[in-house]
Amino acid sequence: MQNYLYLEVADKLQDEIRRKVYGIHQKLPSENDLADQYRTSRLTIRKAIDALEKRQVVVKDRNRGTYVLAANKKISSGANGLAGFTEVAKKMNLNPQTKVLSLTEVTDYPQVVANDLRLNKDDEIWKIERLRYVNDEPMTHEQIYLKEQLLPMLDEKQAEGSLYELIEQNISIAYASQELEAVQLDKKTSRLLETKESSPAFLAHTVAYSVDGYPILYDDSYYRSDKYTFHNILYRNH
Amino acid sequence: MQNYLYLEVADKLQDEIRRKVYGIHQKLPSENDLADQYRTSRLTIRKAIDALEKRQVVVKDRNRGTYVLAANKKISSGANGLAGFTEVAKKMNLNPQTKVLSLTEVTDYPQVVANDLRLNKDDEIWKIERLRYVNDEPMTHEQIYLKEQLLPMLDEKQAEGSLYELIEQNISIAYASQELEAVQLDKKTSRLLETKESSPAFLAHTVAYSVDGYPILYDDSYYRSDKYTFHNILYRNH
DNA sequence: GTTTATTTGTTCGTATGTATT
DNA sequence: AAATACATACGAACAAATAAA
Repeated sequence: MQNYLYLEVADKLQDEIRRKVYGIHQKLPSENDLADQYRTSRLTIRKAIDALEKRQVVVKDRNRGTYVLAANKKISSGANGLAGFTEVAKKMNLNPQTKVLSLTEVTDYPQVVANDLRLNKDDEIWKIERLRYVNDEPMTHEQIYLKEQLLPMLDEKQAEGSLYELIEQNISIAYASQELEAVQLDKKTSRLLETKESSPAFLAHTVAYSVDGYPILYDDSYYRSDKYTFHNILYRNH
Repeated sequence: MQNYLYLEVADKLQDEIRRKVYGIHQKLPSENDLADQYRTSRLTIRKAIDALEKRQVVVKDRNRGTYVLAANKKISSGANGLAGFTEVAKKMNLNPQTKVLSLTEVTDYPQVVANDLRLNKDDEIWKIERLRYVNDEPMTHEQIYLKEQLLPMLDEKQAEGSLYELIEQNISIAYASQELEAVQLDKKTSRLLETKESSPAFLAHTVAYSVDGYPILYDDSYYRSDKYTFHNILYRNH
């Protein structure tokens, strides 16, 4: 990560947007004007604006101009991409904590897990059960499955921290595929999350992959619906 | 929409990926090699690969190469972006239907709606209540609020079709901000969706905007959780 | 362990295309 | 009809990081 010109320009533009130099209902200056202003090439301006588009700060309207996004920017999941629970919580200025409920080595696991992690018979895997707290309130219950060979020495102390960071000392995680369900909490989980029985929750099935397509981690997480929402920006066409 | 070179290359590459010419665990040819193969410039190849990245077909690994995405590509919401219910259903080869439960002109509406649509006192707006069916099963209950001036002549017949298409005859929709909750269905809604009372569901709050940031439409939709899931691909860093 | 080659990333310049106002 | 503004496309060069010799 460095001092690339287009990122510098993108950051400056984003700051000007934050400071309301450019408002919502009015166009940004044209690419040529911005190129003159910042004394750089038009291509660099385009790359900067592309970056802001990815960050969901602006939208482009072909042949017309670039506008600031109107949507209210709450910090919640989705927009943050594949970020650990800890990272998201810190961005929100909250105090995240983790309790490891169990850490066991198993050979019996649900068929879905075997499929998604492409396990062979008798593959030994870690099964990790954790509770995640924010400001001392339980927020998420995680059930994680992980090939043992990826973290042979895992202990409970380590399992309290960021598993992603631990794993990435050996192999880097490129992306994850996530499927979201709405469910009612069962007796056990609602007790753990300190909610009424059968209160509504999200169930997120997540499988994380390395860049060359090998599955690394399987995660079933329950999120308390009263504490957590998923936010998304959807685009028309293009 | 035309015959742009980079899109042509992107389509060809995507087809080769579909035909397993390039597998998951192996890199695509380098940008220079592809430029030679397709007799074009390297920048055009880069634009093509960028397009495939947006379509969530490949991932890039800096200074190493480009890989095919491993995640199982189900057709469900999220990846499809801001597409109407009808469009998504058709992609899945399903038979979508719509029943308009009510279409009324109101001046009393929830405060959230007034806020999000930036309504002035006494603004008249349409309140539209619809049920969406797939293969004769109820799937979604929609509660839509819409400034009357945007569609002064709206009648029940029209309200059965795609509201987005209707609206876009006057003003084009650029994006929408969506917030997802997990809830239990109340008595009335569960009866309409033909589920047991208090069964789990998604509640999606959506506000659609024009490019220049004017709110156009407010939508509260309930999705049966047993018929619908949300799918997403999350990326690490960058 | 060091050097070299490979591969993606950035940045300039320039020209033309296309849709809108 | 002309000016504006975003989009495509080529060429060229260097930077940065990784992988291979």
